[in-house]
Amino acid sequence: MTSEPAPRRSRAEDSAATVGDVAARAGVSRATVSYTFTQPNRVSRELRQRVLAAADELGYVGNDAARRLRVGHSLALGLLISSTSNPVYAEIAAGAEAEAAAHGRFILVANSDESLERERAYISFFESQQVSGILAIPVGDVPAELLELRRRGTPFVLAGVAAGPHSYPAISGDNERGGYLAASHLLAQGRRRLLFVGGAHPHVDLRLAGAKRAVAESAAPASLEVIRAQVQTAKVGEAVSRTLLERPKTGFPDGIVAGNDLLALGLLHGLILAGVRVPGDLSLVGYDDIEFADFAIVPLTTIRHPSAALGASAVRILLGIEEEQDTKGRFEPELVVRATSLPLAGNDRG
Amino acid sequence: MTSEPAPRRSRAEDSAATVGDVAARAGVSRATVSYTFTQPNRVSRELRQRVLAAADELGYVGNDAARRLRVGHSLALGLLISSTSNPVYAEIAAGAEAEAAAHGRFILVANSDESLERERAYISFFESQQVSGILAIPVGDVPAELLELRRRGTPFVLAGVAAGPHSYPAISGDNERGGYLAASHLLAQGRRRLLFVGGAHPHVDLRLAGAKRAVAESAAPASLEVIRAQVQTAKVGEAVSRTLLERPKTGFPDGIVAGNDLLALGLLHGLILAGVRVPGDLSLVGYDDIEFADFAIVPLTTIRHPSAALGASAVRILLGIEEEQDTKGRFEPELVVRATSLPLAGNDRG
DNA sequence: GAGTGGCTGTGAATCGATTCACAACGTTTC
DNA sequence: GAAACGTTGTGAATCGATTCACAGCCACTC
Repeated sequence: MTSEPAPRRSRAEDSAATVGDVAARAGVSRATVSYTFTQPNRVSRELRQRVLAAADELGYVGNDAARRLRVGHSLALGLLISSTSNPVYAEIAAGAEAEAAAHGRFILVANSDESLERERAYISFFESQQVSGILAIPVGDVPAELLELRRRGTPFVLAGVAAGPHSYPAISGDNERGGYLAASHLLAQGRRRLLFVGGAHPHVDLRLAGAKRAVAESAAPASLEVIRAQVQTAKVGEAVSRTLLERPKTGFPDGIVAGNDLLALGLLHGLILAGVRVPGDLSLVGYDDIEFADFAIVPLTTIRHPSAALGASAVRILLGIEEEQDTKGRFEPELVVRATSLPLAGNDRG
Repeated sequence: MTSEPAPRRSRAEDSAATVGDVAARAGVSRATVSYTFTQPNRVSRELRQRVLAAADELGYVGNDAARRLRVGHSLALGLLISSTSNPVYAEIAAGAEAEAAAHGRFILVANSDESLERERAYISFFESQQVSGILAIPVGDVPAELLELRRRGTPFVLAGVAAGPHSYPAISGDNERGGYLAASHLLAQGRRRLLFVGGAHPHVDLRLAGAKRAVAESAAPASLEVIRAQVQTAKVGEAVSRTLLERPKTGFPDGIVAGNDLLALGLLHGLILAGVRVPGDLSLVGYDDIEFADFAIVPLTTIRHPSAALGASAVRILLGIEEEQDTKGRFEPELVVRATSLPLAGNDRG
């Protein structure tokens, strides 16, 4: 592919119409066409209508590259996700996308698939695209590139909780409270030997902190063990269940709080297959209330939080329509009781 | 005052570096910098290294708007999805994204959420972004805007099957064969009163056609009823199960093929809750093998097809690396037998 | 030593939309 | 009726990367 002769570009019908084409058709200058779209009041009603009609006839779309080159930033927002296998992220993305669409904006989704290298590449990509803001769902630390970008004028908002002592613009539900709700629920059922299984993510740490508080405040004596999972997938959940099953009966927990529903589903599957009765022998609470929680082998008790609303809110903050502090107190977590935590029911579930 | 000496734009640290900055630092012309990135062989080794070093030091990223304005198209590919709630789409998207990333390309994801209006807006957006190609997962008909775009030089590929008599570049698994596998499996188990539940999507029609063929070829007499669902979600599946339950025993099917796993999961849930034994009273086969099929209230028998590979292949076709006909015969569907179709097992499953 | 051709570097034109600065015109006010 | 002001339209400069066309250089040939 060294030399393309390229004698095309007759501009007539084949390539997209430009301001010049519209201007010619409407019998005005290119400046007028531009003002018609960017500052309609700057143009008299008559010309405005002529321009709009001409644009419509030509199917004028406008070249965002040219626009961006001039004004310095795009209409798009970037969304940085670490994985698409977790439905929660899809839900946040859907919420963000709908909100963006309502404001004539668009979302560029980048899925880094847990790879730091790809994450960096995508931030670079967002910069080259001059997105007007970035919505990031952090895996852990906020990447340095994101801070650098912000220094250059591109803001970001985290959907979730950032690691470390710094405080970045972020919105999320109250994870500590969610963890507290989950553990309290188990304690109220009479469970005493609790286990928390979760990854090393900052928001999961908060859930753990909430669970710890519930145990500490408990009137009855209760214990809380912690098992760390590298990533919070169903596969890992099954693996954890296998290590649990190797234990003697005495060391077995009677209540589990999982860092998210995927993990919970994996745990549940592994335990049930091995003959553990849930909730007979053991109660289980997940986190997120993904759609499939209700369809699980035993429908999963979990903590619900409004992911889509959260994504929408993050977009509004990026667009400057909403202030971060206004979101405080919204997005309250809520306990959804299903079958994995019913206090001792017979085997005839179903 | 027409001439401003232009003391602005100190360019020092605050805004992104441009070719000009890199050129100045490396002591070469802007053209040389550009050639270094676009046609490395055009530049001598020494200068190339100086340029790369300078670019690195300045954190040069390149302004894709300027690039696009000149060359006429972007490095990005557009992906048009109708819904994110189905994990299959997420999987196709992930496969496409990984493949794109491997070629230094990026994917712009647009989720139309089943809205034709948003779908049109997004196609317009893709045009304004000058994507170099579009990967669409059709809801039904191929939108006219997509054809118009192709006429102007932006190709598209469908991941799935297009409606209507036209033949568009498309790649998909063999849906007819998948449907055949599903129905044959039920027939082989001795099921005779089959029911197909599915939406009015062209790929689902093929699955239905396969199921019909299996019934027609069956040695034993068997019937196949069809229930149409508007959309194939779990919620709709539950609704369908409710209408089924109103029937007298005699009209009840003993085997169901669902148009996809979401629908199957909803059906399963509704039936089980009402006391129908699966697979005791009725066998059920889904389609897609989403991750949650294995975690269902009764693990779901289903048809697996390689969604991620399909997405990747679509990207390769868009990039001109692969030919459409080369994909024929790959992506073969495969029956995955789980618990919803085991021939009469006791209730002690698990 | 003039001619040929390959390699490497550069100046300048270019892509399309935006916006500054100014002109042209109409209206208001004293 | 002149000055002052507001409104509306336009020419031209601008954003940053790419690429055409050409210049300079070197090696090689006859």
